[in-house]
Amino acid sequence: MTVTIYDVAREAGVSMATVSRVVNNNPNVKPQTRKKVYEAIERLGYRPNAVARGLASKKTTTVGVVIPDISNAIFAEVARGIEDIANMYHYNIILCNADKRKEKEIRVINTLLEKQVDGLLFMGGAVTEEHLQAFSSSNVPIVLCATTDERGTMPSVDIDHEAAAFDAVSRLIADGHRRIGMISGTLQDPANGYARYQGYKRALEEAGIAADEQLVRIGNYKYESGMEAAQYFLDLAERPTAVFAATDEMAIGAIHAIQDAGLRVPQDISVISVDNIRMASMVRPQLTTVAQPMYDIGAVSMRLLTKLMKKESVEQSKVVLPHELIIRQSAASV
Amino acid sequence: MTVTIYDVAREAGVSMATVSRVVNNNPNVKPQTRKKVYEAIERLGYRPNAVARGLASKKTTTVGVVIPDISNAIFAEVARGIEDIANMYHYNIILCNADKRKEKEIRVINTLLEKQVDGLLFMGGAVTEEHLQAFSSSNVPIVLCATTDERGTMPSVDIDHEAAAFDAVSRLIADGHRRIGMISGTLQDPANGYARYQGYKRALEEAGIAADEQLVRIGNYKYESGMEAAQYFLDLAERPTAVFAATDEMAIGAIHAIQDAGLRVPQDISVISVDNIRMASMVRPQLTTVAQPMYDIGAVSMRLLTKLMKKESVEQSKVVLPHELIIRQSAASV
DNA sequence: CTGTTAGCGCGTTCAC
DNA sequence: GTGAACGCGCTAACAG
Repeated sequence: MTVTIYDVAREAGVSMATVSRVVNNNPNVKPQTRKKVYEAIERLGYRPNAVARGLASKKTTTVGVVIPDISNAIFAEVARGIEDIANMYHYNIILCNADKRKEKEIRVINTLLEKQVDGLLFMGGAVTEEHLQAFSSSNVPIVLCATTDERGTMPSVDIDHEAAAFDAVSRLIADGHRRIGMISGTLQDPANGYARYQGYKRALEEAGIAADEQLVRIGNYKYESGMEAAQYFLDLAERPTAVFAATDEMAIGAIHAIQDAGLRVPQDISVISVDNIRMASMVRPQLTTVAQPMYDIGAVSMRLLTKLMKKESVEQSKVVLPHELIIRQSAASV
Repeated sequence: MTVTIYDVAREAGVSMATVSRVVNNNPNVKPQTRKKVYEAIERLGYRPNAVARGLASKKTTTVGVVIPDISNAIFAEVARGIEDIANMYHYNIILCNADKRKEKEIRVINTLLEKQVDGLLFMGGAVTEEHLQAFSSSNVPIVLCATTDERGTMPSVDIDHEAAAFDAVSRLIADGHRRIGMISGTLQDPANGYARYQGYKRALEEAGIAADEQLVRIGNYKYESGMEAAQYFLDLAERPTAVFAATDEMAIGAIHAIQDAGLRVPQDISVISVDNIRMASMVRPQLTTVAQPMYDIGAVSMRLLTKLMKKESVEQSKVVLPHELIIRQSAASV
């Protein structure tokens, strides 16, 4: 049924080694015989078997990608960056959703390793000892993507979430706000949760504003939780004049809850956040936010991984990409 | 370096065949020796090599997914449905973006086939003869996902785009609108473009409304192109009282262009569309749209593919999932 | 420049 | 219930 390299060899009157050479673009083949082989391949409709090749060469030209949730706009954008660069270097990607759940993450890491991926891109929640153990059970290169490891021992690419949050809140403060609420993610989440919360606190602190635990609400990153948190702020005796949301989606929820309550953004309450998802410029008022370069995070981490896979030297194995405050319409001076 | 099934066999004092049996849950092995093997596996940290297994068994438990663009909210949602079901049946997916470009589609189909995927899910633009030829060059099952093939010869799952568009426009007509503009996708795109345009035309026709070529604009599915089209309608001597956009994203662009021009939606102009992306309920006014079950399209197509891969009989190889008009706030009676 | 020969790690008959 | 042996399709020395 299936035509193998052996069939081609017979058809072309050469050895299978020669066929292998032309298929792999090995220059050591006379143009004439190369032509014969190509013709035989064409005639027989030969298609190389990448699995057999992988077994023999110990390389699969595929990399594993564990991602929290591909239906989330942010990760989808990162994934696109990954795939574009992977494609450029002739790698394919096996994509696994793990929802930031540890057990699922460990499980997919192991099946990816069983599949003999040449490298692994890990996008997840916290990196625990169990993760490290799973990682070290093989010696394929691994890079953390949009994920931070407090130990600082693994290659990674991400933004500085603490600084991004700091910049957002500092902008609010520069605009005269003193009473600033925060809609945070769970503090168990190192990057989008904990780090951004720390940035908020530091900005207040450096401005000499006392922290008020009443002004921070924990959401789940969803639009609805942004609405709920805003509603809570609105019901406060002394409501904040500005709100910093850890993510755009919660910020947009907050804006709509504020508008639905008959108030205006930014005239009555300013809203600012971090992410810059596409939707940020598709709402009214358009969202002022700190942009993180999602596509680039994916692209750069995949590029770094290719270098690691080729055992090229890398100058910098922990890369922190720049973020940038995008001033639009949702925040104004008090 | 790497520990193989052979090492485990030696460690456990059995043959590699026995190890293979326990790893593959073959019942023909004494519980006692099974236990010995498990212990040896644990001690050595053995991890089965899926590539070798794939070569020997001719099954890789991975399926190929060609998708237009994973960073597009609609396809990302479909992809999540695919991956969830794949995961449930212990398949992994290799994800390839092809941007609905024929050459790229053909190319990734071939590399996926080289990788010996057990099945293929194709999400693309038009299915041409070349696609069919690439498909038939192997005998792995293939199902079209969110993609229609006019020939009706391949398994597929999708909604009825023509009917979805018809329903949306009919709603506008029932509300008393007679002058209805359409923001269409390119007519080269069979599903989101051509079929939805046909639905629009049929709805007008059945209502006895004469078609007016001035009222249809071709966009590129992006927010900005929705804005541009709406701007064009606004500048018309006799502007439409309602606009049907082929996709939500263009509809949202249209709404904002209308609002930016100082008009109100739906009081001055109604807007309706097809898709129901998450953003549809995150804009003000919330978008009235015909929902297509994106997650389910992915899930059902993957489920169908698993049946095909297991050579189970399928009652229905062309499935058309239901769509549903979601009435929110962007359309009202004239 | 080309052919021969070993494996790559595992599933799978067959015997026993 | 278990083992021996072959082969999956290809790459990679090593000769020549």
